[in-house]
Amino acid sequence: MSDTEQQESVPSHRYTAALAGAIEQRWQRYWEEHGTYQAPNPVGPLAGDVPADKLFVQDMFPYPSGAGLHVGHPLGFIGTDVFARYHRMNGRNVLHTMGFDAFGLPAEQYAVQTGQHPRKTTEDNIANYLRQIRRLGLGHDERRRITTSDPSYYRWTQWIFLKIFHSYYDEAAGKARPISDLVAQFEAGERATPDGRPWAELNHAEQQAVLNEHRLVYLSDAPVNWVPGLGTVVSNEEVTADGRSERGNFPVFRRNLRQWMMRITAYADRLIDDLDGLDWPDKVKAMQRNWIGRSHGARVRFAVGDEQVEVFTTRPDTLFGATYLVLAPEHALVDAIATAAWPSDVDSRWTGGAATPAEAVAAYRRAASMKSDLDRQENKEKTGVFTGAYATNPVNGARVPVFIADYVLMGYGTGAIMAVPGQDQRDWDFAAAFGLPVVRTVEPTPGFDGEAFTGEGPAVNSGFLDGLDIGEAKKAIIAWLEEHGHGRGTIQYKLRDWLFSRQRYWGEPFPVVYDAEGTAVAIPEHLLPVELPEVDDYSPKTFDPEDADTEPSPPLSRATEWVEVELDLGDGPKTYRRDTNTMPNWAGSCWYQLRYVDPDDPDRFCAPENERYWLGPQSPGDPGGVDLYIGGVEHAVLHLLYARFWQKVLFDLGEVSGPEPYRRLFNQGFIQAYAYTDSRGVYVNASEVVERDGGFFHGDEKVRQEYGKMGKSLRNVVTPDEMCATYGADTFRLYEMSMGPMDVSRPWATKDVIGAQRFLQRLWRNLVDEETGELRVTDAEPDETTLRALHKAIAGVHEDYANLRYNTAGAKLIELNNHVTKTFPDGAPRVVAEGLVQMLAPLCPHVAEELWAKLGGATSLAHGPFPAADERYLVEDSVEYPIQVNGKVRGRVSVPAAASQDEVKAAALAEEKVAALVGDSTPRKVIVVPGRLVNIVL
RNA sequence: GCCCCCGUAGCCCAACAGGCAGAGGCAGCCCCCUUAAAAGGGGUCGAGUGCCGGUUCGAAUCCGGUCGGGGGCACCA
Repeated sequence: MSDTEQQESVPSHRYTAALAGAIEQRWQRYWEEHGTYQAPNPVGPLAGDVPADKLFVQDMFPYPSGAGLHVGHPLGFIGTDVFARYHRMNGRNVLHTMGFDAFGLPAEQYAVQTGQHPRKTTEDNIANYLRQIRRLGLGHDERRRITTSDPSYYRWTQWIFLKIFHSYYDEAAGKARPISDLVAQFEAGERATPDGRPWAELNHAEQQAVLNEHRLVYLSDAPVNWVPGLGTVVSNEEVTADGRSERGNFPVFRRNLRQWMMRITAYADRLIDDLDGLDWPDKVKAMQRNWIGRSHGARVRFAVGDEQVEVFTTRPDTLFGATYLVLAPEHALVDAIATAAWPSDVDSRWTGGAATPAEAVAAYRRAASMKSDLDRQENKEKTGVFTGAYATNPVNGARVPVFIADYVLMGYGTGAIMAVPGQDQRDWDFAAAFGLPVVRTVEPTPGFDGEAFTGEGPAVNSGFLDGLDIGEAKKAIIAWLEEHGHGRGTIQYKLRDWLFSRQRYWGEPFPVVYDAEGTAVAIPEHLLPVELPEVDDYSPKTFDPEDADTEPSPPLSRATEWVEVELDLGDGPKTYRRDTNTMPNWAGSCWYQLRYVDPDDPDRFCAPENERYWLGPQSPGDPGGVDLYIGGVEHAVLHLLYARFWQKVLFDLGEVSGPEPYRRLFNQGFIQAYAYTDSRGVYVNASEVVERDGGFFHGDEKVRQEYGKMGKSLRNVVTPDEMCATYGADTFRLYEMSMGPMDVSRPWATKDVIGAQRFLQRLWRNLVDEETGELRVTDAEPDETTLRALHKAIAGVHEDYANLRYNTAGAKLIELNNHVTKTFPDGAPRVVAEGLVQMLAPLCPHVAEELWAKLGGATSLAHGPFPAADERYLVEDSVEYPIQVNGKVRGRVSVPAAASQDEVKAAALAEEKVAALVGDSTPRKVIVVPGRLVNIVL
């Protein structure tokens, strides 16, 4: 059979994939030519008439991957587009666009392999990405596309970096201020220098060193996460729970390296507290709270010989139960307090078999340093050694032994704990292994037969605390500690400062140079951007992933002509050395919503008028930010925390009008897919697998079904390109949106797409003659039932769109269309046809535009109209009540909607079947739920 | 180990605020169109809501327990 014959049998104006494709491309061209989705700004190059009612909808910044998109990627993009279109049709000024987070490892790695410049790779990938998303008919303002690797963009990333560099956190004011204010305080003597000398007596390098301790971005020599396998350092957020790099899954080692750090910890409280004002999923808020990890407690000093060991505890109320201390093996005081010899009666379990405490400590440290983080995690057996020293419990004078053990971490709190085995299971485990005493300081609940008791109860064995509950006891003991100078109440965070340098090529260069003394000097604003130099070799030096004893060697350090630079920074031309690190991938995405607002402003990252209009607080107490931000949950503590931090700094400095970047966040689900393996366990092409006889077959071979992410390695990728070619973009959009609620993950099923196609075909057929292409709507006045169906659909669809319930919106349209099919075989009444088309437009914009034009619409449907429901048709005149007898439906009765409860009751009891059941008995109870049902209890 | 979310027809999913378990789609079945077919048309079948118990006149919905799936954190004192 030839193609021609097949085509001949299909009516020439049927809504097929081919017709859909033609319509879609025509409208995409129209939109582009007419700038249909351009949203005007209050001021600047994009200025225009702006309605007060605006909406800023944003997708999470995509990285333009070389692999292109699969059907899972556009789920969120289509979701934002439908939302944007719905609101645009209802008269709001809608900002929706998409740019690219273009710096990053894949382009660089590809460059390393092929020698092709990452810029070229990135540009090619962006072109392909744009081709793919344009085919979907997303209503983006094309003028607002941005690319983070574009110097005109990263100029402002560098500018913001400098803003942060030139700021410090004023604890008293609770906000960032210019570092010049701090200098003024030092100069005026209002603030003492660390060593007490007057500010003017410090030389330049010394002054800068002091300021470095306050700057919101600063150079640090602290331990960082060094990944030899990647040749770069990474942030805490990029290290997985088992101590490996999120990217590449390489071992991560702690190394002291001089690196840029962002003082995000200064904002820990605000980052937690301000979550309350955000319309975000609770899950994401919980993850951020958890990551910041604020805990209230106390620091308590224990005397150990001539030294003082300070511990952090969240349970100061249990101080009377502290029966020993534990220091992290790396704790600075260990050597000072370790005694020369063991006490004569030392427990053999405490010595680790060593002859002296010093030897035991050295051996234990060696063993601990050889354990990877993974080992430490997998093996939770408590180990440790005694230091030979005893500490004095300040509250009761008790003499308690001091241990080192690796279950205490140097990086948290003070690196030392007071151990209370009675109330802490870890301490209990250690005490059990080492034969240490247990003193309960909280009365366990009756019947408690566990080990450590962590529940609520009155204090016992605790002197003046006895009888108090935990909260009261904490207050009392903290007051006592402060009064007697043994400690103080404090707040501890898990959050650490953000490591901000990477030893990579494809990222933003730091706008910083170093003078002859090695002091960092900011590049003046007018010299921005500091552009990436051309280099021969894009790769950082990578090493054996297991070799911790290696040094980073960034690619930029080899661009010697670029690194050495002569500049006049106010005191004559001098030679400086550039910083050879680049910023992490997150930098560009920390502020991109601001650039979407004003993509071309050459003088500023964003004009204040435009920022205030699109992102400013809308009412007192509103934090401001993007009105709807859709993306995956994987950025919960990375991008979303960093972006909030930058926003707050900019807010404090008066650069933006609100303290939060994203007012409302929504996590879309993921589309996953089935994959199939043959008997050898090798993946076979999923598209070639058929289901039959209760099994799955690839050809004749039976294969096993698996479920997972879509990807090349599982051979189960389905692309939007194939879907658009086979069904058209509108069908694909409709299918993705009707698979389920936006936030639910679900399996892809190509075979189901046909349902969406059939619906559009039927709707088309109701309006257009498939043979002639002529409109076949009628001017007949629709009957009452039809008007009710129409207005019920309108009311429901409004709510569904506004609440991102596109699956039910689609179902309501299908329902209405099915009604039209059944009731009007000769063509749809115009008023219903128009309503259907308008309501369909957010989901399927191309076919809606086409039908709207056929219906006589002179302009694009993008800006409306959208139908409004007429209340008259929403209220029923009569209601059918199901009548339950003892909870089971036994009959039905129709009564006027206005009927009183008594009338409904009477009608129900009079119903034939019900009356038969009730008989002569008197019902014990009759419940009438207005508009719902009647229940008769016998 | 701790915390969070989810279990409804063969499959994907609906069900306002406790009130008739079904809106929609896929698959299945029947019929129509067709020489034949379907990415055509019309119709139809199908679960008592993972399981146990409680509250209630009434529970998919609320409460307790349990099983299964997914996710986050994890020696953070």
